Amino acid sequence: MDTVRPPETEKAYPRGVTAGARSTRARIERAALDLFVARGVDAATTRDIAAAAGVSEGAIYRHFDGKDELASAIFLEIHGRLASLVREAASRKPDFAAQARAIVEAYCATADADFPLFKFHLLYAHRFMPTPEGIDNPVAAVEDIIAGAVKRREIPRWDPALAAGIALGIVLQTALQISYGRLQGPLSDYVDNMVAAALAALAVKA
Amino acid sequence: MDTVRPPETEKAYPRGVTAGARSTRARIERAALDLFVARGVDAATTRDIAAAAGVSEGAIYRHFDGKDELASAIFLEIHGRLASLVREAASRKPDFAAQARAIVEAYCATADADFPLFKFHLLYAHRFMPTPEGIDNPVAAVEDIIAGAVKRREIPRWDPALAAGIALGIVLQTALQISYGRLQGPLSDYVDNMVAAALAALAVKA
DNA sequence: CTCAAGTATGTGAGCGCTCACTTACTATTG
DNA sequence: CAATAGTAAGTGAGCGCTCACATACTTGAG
Repeated sequence: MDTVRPPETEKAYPRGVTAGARSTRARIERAALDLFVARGVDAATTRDIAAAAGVSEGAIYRHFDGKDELASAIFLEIHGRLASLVREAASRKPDFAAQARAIVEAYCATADADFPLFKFHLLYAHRFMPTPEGIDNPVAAVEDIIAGAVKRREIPRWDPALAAGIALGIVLQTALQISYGRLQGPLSDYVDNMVAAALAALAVKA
Repeated sequence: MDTVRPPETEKAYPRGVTAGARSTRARIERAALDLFVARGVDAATTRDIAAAAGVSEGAIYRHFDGKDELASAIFLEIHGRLASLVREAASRKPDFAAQARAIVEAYCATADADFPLFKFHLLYAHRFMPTPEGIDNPVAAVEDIIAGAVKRREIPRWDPALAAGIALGIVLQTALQISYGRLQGPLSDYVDNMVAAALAALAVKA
């Protein structure tokens, strides 16, 4: 299980006409994700996950090498997806301001489309660091976009790692505020404010 | 064990002139903290913690109700300390710009003075949310400072929860960049840039 | 002072239990 | 038939935590 599988939200029609329609693997992933977010990765037991997915415990091991690999598979899928989303959004825009907006919009749309998944990525990222080689990284992607903008003289001479921290921090901490219930969702409601804040923050350099 | 104890870095001179000098409780807290950060809270066993602290496992239970309460005690101490640090730094300055600088400086100094402790707070905060009533909260403190600045018309009409997310995000994600090794520490090196970024970000509102 | 009683602190073998994971088996599909 | 997917019933390693006991320090009566 080395490759990162596609999301598998609704595999064509592999199951019989019967029942739940989503593949067992997808149901296990979803049940695990929900429990990981609700109780924490370690507190969510394989028994709980199997029960929530409506399968036996052994079925988990048909599809994943173990609980760690299950958690890792969920994490790496969204991790890689966010990274390519950043690069693709940026590649379609001519200047940094437009890139920033496109990236934030895409990020927020992804977060809102599956907030538990995004929250899992947000809260447990450190558990899966460093990520295996060959898996792209959203932070590295943002650093690359910023390095490009610096090179084109669109923004001052930031250290890309510092500027990426500032820009990402604006979006991610806002997402955290939502997940803690201090701010009302969806995250997309704050796109304009976050983009303006990030552009203003990166326009000046001490 | 309901009250939050002071840091107890170096209790007067309660132990004999001999040996380690720091109290057993402090040694347990430090060993636990280091293991929590290195391996994760759940992966750090009480046996490991006792061994690292140079005491028996039973000693942990003389000082804490259990592993959860030990982790919680460590978290709540730094959590409350950061909150009062924010309020105190702000209370000594006349305007928002000066408050922002004082807060960021104090936050960074605290982080650099004990980075493992700060990292623990950063990475595991969600595990201890919501915090018990009566414990102050650094996010709430920042929200209060921002609400004051809005009221005094020093910055535009931000939602304090949104503005606090943006301002804190700038600092905390930079700290994360350091803890992931993408940026070199100490955090205090970036005070000027972070303050400038935060002030610029909050000066405009979409 | 001495010494017994009391208290606070530390020890470590081991207990009960939960957990991730395994195994032996069955059902379904092409 | 073989291959795949799923089930039910384990299994043993290791976990947090306890408890009978040891030790060090404090107190205060004689």
